[in-house]
Amino acid sequence: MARPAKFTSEQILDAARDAAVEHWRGTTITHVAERVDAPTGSIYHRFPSRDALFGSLWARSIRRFHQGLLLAAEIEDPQASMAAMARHIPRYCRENPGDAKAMTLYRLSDLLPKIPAEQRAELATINDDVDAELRRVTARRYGRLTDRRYRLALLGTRQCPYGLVRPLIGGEIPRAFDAICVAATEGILALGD
Amino acid sequence: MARPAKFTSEQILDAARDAAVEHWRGTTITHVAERVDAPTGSIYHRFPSRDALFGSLWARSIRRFHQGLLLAAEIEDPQASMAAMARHIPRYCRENPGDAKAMTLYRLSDLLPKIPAEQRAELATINDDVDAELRRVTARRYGRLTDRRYRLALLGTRQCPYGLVRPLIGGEIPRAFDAICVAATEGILALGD
DNA sequence: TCGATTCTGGAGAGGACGTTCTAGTTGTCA
DNA sequence: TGACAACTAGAACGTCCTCTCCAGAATCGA
Repeated sequence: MARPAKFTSEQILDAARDAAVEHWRGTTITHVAERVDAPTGSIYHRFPSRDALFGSLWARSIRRFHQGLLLAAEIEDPQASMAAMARHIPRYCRENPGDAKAMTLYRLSDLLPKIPAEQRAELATINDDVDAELRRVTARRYGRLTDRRYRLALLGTRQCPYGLVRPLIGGEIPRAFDAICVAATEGILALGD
Repeated sequence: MARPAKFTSEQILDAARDAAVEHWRGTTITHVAERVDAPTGSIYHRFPSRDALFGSLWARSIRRFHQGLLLAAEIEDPQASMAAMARHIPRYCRENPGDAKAMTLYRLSDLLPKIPAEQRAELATINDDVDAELRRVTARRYGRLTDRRYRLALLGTRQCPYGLVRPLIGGEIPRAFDAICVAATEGILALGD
């Protein structure tokens, strides 16, 4: 075709992630451009807008995060499966501080209206697979799936561990958090019995 | 002395709080000024900078929030006292959505370097009273106070319920969250036995 | 009533940031 | 080798926001 890219999308996303660790929501296109040693125009050659760039970064981080959740969902015993989901959250944030920080940049509902339509279609369903798996595991754990039980499972296995870990994201997350997350999760899940 | 104030500090803080519900961290001085129907210059007459204004708002919200925690700390039975602390969090956020939203504007560590020195001295000790009370209740609950137990108590009675409620702040918080917070808290606190 | 003092009102300087535009560069294919 | 496509480079534009400045208005004590 033509001239090969000097800056790939992945490189730019990596730079955006690293810049976000430092500047978080205050990260500018200039910050990102400096990290890849490019002018801002080159960033705009690949991403139509700032929101599209950071939206892509957010989506990539969420997808990477979901991988561990899907693995945990494969565990036979539903109780152990849910504990593994809870534990995955502090672990992922400990091992991938940059991606974890990127997850905190947006909430899905705030992001959707800001991004181009094509990206929106992709992001609107980003939680579907993990949600379906969680429903399946929840049904197995309680015998019968109800809406209340599903909401408890969602709060217990995701919201609660995430809320515990969130203020530490980007920095060090003590090992003790793994057990603490599981304990909180099980306290919540017991309400569904 | 002289001409009385048309816009009091409290009025301006209320306006800032209401504007923050709508615009959150994107709230500008203009947003605040529009709500009190004043020019931006009048805001700067009372607050030396944007950070000083929102820092004051944040501190006011935190202090209001702490009142309920201090009340809960007065309960005799330490187990019941800690459950009351946990429950206070969804309740406060439900009954004071604006102040709760204002609490999410900063983290103390991010705010301190931004504000004028006088304000900094005041804010640096803002958690001291609730921390002391929590230490006291923790000692009673476990018989002996250790650092690990205090950290568990902090996570259980504050961080965890706050993390659960946080994404809902500003909107409606279902009553069910009160019991869910308590269940998660007790799961965490049991680790210290 | 007169000054002193405290505040309001509003315009605008100064700066940062997202985005655009165009010229130039580098590689590919015929 | 020449035309074309994809990409880089970076200056520049428009917008928005914080903060400043100063003229004028309102109140109080003497």
